[in-house]
Amino acid sequence: MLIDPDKAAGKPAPAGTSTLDLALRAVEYLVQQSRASSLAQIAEALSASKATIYRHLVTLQKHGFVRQDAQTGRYEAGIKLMVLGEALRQRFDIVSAAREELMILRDHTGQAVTVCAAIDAELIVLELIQGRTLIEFATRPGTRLAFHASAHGKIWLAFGSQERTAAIADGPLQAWTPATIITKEALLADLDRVRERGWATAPDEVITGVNTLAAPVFDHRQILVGSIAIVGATQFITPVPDPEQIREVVGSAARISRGLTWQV
Amino acid sequence: MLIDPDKAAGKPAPAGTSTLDLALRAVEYLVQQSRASSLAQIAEALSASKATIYRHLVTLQKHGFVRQDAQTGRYEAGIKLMVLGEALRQRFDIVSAAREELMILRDHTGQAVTVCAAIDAELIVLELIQGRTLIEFATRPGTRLAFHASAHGKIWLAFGSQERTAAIADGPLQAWTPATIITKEALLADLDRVRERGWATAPDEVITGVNTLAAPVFDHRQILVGSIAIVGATQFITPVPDPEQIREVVGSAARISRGLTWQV
DNA sequence: CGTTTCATTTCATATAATGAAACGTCATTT
DNA sequence: AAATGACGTTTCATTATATGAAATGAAACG
Repeated sequence: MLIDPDKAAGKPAPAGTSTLDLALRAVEYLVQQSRASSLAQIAEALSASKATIYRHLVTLQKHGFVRQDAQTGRYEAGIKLMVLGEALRQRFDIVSAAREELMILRDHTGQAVTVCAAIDAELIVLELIQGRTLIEFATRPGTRLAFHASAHGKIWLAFGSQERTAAIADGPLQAWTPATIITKEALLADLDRVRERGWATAPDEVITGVNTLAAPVFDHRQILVGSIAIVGATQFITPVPDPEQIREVVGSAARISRGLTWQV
Repeated sequence: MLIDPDKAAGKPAPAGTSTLDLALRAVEYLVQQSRASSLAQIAEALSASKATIYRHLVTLQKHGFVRQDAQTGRYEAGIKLMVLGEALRQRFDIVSAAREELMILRDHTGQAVTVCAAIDAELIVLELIQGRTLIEFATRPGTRLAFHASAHGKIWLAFGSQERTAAIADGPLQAWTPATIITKEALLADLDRVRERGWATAPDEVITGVNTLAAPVFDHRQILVGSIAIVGATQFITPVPDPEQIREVVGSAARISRGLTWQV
């Protein structure tokens, strides 16, 4: 009997399905492309045969994950992904529970307001209430943020699960700007300050000239379920923010937390 | 030899891959659920064996389309769908080309502004600039609209492909409110008015008390590529809108069209 | 401490995915 | 107008690989 080359090389057995794996890679490939791709192109990129990819695309198209241009016959990502993404976003309790309060926060501060939640190892923007400025600094729903280089992230590291904080602090910390915190010591020291104060900032740490002021939202069990923040030019949200701004953000977060206590 | 029941029934051969089909149905099932589902639940809903679904979930999870709750072991939709949805949205030229102009439109009218595009048989919201009101009527990016019962939709029926218009007009027209247009004759007559005027409204047709005023955006070939609209309470956008509002919306659409002429 | 409930793994079987090559269609070229 | 090339689509024999029943292991429950 021959020795399985995969097992011999120490690789664990696949355990999943390779057919599905290939199809999912096709979807991801199409989303990355900025224009529609030809069948041959996709097949070559994934090193699979045209026939195989073709059949997968037919099924993906049937479900709306992929669409084919009627004119050129080329393939591109389907809008089902957008629809499913929005459906998923709506499932987060905090989104509906917080909207009214966030509108008020936007009106009081004039700045854009964002809501984030961490799922496993990802920190994702769930909601954006646009500010009054013409230029938009804030990140849109569906965007992923870095834990160590965003005010939202620091809230989750300071008040979220310790395992996550330990994992992030130990891992490599990428520098987005010269101001990004990249050493474990500096990060942990900053988190201590965040815990003390109850709010976090990240001046110039993700984009130079932009600052964010974030505060935690807890549920009835005092478990962190979301973070809210105002986002704007450093000119409006200074590195040491106006006490009034801090009062507004922390106050809104506390009121949303209280709102989450009711609906269990 | 037995006769294949599918072929005997006149059904065309599958042509696609049934494995992938099952996996995609699993994703859609999980998105629909409001809570995390157990493996057995999913398997039963899709009438497949637990083992099969399990392997698919493993692969889907590897790609982030699905996530497993560490505590309960149950499965739910993964945030990859949100991330892919946002990536897809950004691909539409009109989104980046129009933002600044839309901000100005919002400031001039005080109402929420939305952008839509039709892809095949679907009309989808691409962008939302929130108005100044606390209560939000406008639809979010990723939402699908009805062609016959929305101002955006009427723009696409009036200025888009004739095939689509014919197909929609012939099909059944669902009534969302008592004011929704549900007869072919009334719809076609309304579209004539839209073509004449260059703008469309849909007072009380999708939600009672809400009105939308939409205008078309064309590219350098005079092909419809998007529609923009202001959305608000009927109190602010009356069934026969203020001439000033019409001027603003139609003017913004024209300027965005001109902007799309440059970048070819 | 037994019982239930669940996710996960095993394994033999045959279903269903696979790739090479042929086909049909359209657009461009000579 | 015929020839070429590019591309999506279909065919078909082969076997890789997805499949389901049942076993396993691990929690949660009473």
